[in-house]
Amino acid sequence: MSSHHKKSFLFEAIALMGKAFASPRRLELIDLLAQAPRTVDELARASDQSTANTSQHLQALHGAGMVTRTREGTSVRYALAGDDVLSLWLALRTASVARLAEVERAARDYLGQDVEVIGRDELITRLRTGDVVLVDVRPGMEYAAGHIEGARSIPLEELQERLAELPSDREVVAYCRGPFCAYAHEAVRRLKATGRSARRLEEGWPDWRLADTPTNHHRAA
Amino acid sequence: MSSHHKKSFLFEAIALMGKAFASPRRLELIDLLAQAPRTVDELARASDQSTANTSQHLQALHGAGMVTRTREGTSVRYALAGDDVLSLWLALRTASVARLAEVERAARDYLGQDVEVIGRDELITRLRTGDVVLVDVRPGMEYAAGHIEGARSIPLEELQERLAELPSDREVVAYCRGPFCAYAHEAVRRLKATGRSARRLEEGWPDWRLADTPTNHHRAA
DNA sequence: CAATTTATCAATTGATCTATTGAATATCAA
DNA sequence: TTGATATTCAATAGATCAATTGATAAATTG
Repeated sequence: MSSHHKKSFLFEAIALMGKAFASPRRLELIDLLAQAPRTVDELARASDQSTANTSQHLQALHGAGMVTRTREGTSVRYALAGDDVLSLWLALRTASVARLAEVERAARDYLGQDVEVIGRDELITRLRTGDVVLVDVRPGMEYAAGHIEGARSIPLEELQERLAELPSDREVVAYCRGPFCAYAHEAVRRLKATGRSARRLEEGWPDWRLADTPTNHHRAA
Repeated sequence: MSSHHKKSFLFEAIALMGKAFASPRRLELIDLLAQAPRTVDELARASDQSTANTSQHLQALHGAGMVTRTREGTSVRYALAGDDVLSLWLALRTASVARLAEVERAARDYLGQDVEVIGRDELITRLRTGDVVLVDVRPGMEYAAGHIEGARSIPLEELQERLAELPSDREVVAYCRGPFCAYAHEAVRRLKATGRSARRLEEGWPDWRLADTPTNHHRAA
């Protein structure tokens, strides 16, 4: 076989994984799995599509090596295959928002009016001085699967009734899934409406965790 | 419009870029552009496909914001849009080889028998002590577009006739486009056939350059 | 201006992908 | 074993995509 033919096979093989990113539905599933492993049913409900369709997309992702699958009794739990896959998804997210105006527009439209942000470095120093309260506003199950050290879990849904838990003399920092997740935006808006000082963390949990890993991301194991 | 509807738009927008990675031909073009900007004609010849087809794929990539386009007289030169795009491509390459057995197999098949490698850190120290000769075996035009500091250019095609330029008492390190590039493998094999000591650098030029940039890759500007 | 080179466009064909539907399968509990 | 739940399979129709061909357009050269 010719050398060029062999090279074609190589790119065809890589494209197997590339194809996985070609469908919005699959991207949404990846985004959910980046927070925590889930069953087909949970994913179907969270992404608002039929179970059959969800299952098919998950199988496509599995065929592309992007997710693992384990049976748990009557259900099947899917998870991202590794940090290299997570890193790839974050890279796509970053590049797309930087290069495609329609992504930026769609994000602004979905997230609503932007709120003040705080960066990673500032948060770390402010946490050390005990200056801020860090709140994870994702669903409790995602918090349970992993969260920023020192954060407390107050899912957005429970924020109103649990306001008393938050001291009113310290600034509140809310975070959620990532830059395209509306929970933290909404949380900050609600907190400010109660007269509190609040900002949202610029990055989400997966970003935070990866940044803690010192290896180069596109080379992560 | 419903919130979920807006979120769908967001993922659809991101998938615009995702789709760009769904075609082997486009991946090959991206891989070439990762080395140096090129004209449509150059890309068509290098990737062994018709000009019309190449042009169409390049337009798809341009529509996905992944490449820039500048007219130069009678020809049009395309280039990767930025380091975030490069980083994304490298992340896909890495994840696919780690997660898809067929990629690994295709790579082994294309590259032939593996040769001894040297890592980044060891090369840096050996370069400082003047212990090795670093050779860039890519086509001269790619070397001209950017190369590792201290490397000399000897395109693989000219290696045989220019053997005399390489001292036989020092180890030779060859590098090329990246882990899937056959030039360095072949160069090392030929050098060893002449009785020299030779290894190939584990990474290619784009990897090396990005690693020099201290920012997190999935966040690069 | 005519000829040449380079790139893009338009239209076609065949192939692949997506979502839907309804049926089939696996696991568990009664 | 039966029923209930969760997931996957199979078949289909509609949509999108890829490669080819031949024609067109833009910039340069003589």
